[in-house]
Amino acid sequence: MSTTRGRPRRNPISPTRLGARQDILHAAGGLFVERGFGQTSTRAIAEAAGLQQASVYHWFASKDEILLSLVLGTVEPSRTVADHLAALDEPGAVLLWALAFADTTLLQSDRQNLGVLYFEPELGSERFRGFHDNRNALLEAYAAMLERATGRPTADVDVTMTIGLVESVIMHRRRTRLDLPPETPTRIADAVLVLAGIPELLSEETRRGGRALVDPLLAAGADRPGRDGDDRERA
Amino acid sequence: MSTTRGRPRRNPISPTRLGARQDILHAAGGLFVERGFGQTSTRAIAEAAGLQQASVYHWFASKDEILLSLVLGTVEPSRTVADHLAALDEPGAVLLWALAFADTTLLQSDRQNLGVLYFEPELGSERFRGFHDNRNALLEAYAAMLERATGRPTADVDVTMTIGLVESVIMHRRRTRLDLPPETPTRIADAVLVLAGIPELLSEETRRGGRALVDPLLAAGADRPGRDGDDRERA
DNA sequence: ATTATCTATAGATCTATAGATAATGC
DNA sequence: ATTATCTATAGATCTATAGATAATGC
Repeated sequence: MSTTRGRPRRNPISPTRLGARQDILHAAGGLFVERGFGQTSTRAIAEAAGLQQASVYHWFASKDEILLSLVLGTVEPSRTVADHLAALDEPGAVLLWALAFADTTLLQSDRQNLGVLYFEPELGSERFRGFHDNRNALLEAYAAMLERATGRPTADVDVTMTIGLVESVIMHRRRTRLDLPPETPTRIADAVLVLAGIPELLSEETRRGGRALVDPLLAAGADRPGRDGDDRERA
Repeated sequence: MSTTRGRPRRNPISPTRLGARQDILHAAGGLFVERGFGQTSTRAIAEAAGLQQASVYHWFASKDEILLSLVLGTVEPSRTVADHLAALDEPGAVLLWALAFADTTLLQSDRQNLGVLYFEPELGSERFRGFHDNRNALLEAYAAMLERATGRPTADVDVTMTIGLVESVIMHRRRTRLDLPPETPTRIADAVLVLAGIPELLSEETRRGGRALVDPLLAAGADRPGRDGDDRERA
């Protein structure tokens, strides 16, 4: 598995040691989060990735495609967890707690805080449909689980507040540049049930049940090679 | 009061009918919200404002200064309300409810949803200190009122969740491009008390008390000429 | 005289493509 | 032969400034 095909780099160090594609994703992730997509040039990305500017285009057809890859890599794990949970025949409150817990954990454990990219206005464009399909599916999963948990129809504002709670960890990280304590996902998931108007369903048993459902899923995701700027590698 | 000084515009229509400075702020606000700061050119701003590109620089020294003016105009009213409330000798729960209600109302009633600009990464720079001072004061007001309301020390995550709830209306508007119903500020303020762990202090009386405190402040702000892209006009 | 606009442009980008080059794999 | 990089550059921006111009105000 001699990994050196093609012309060598001028500076042969791959910052991630995972190849050029990951170097680019990692570099772009950091810069997009710090400065924003529109203020980050492909030259800056290339420099941080240890390449020449033009070499970026060997791996991505456009700057947009880099952003798409990053946001897909961030939303897909959440969506996968949501789909898994939705298929289970468990109490709604446990599923809702589990989803909020898992989602918060994913957002909190991402080294680069890529969740902020969800708010890049560029994502509004039709080119990012792939992202939006996933994101909408996730939002609908929250709505569905709120209904299963409460037994009542869910208003827009309920879903919005729930998402607002979960994603508040993104904003906290952006604001303070500090991590929240490790019990945060539990705190947030608890808050989601309280806010849904079902505090009586919040118990150690609910928490244990929720963790039992998602811990395996989170562990499975955590050791995939690509976490933190993930993407399927080329053959 | 003939208002035409200086060389006339090629197309003499002022979109806002409030003069060039407001035209620019309004145009930039819309574009920054839709496309993001980094993806909006001064040419696009000028065009939407009914001016030539260079004329923008008669009113603002830089593109940054336009953004600063917009975010200041959005955060300052919230901060003003917070300062007013903090000085009052009322029950903490009433003050907290009132602040959340007022803040949500301001965010919801801004035609352009300028709250999304809070999340522009460009704001991280030192040049935007004026904005951050206001924003930090607002965050600290939330922390202080949470403590007054609960009588307990407030953790980071409590403030973060509270802000997350209030600002979820920004994200909702960005996502759906629809307004939430008019009772939303009440729903959010209620949720803030529930989340603070003091549902027993949430009552019609608390709500009436809170509204009595902030309705005059909100009304005072609402008829200042500059709302929605506000700024002190030149002499 | 002062003001608000305009036209023109310098100088610095920035994205993406063309085509050369330096490796490995067969 | 294939791959991954490089160098060079076209063409399209973009921000900000210089300086002319067309109004009003005094």
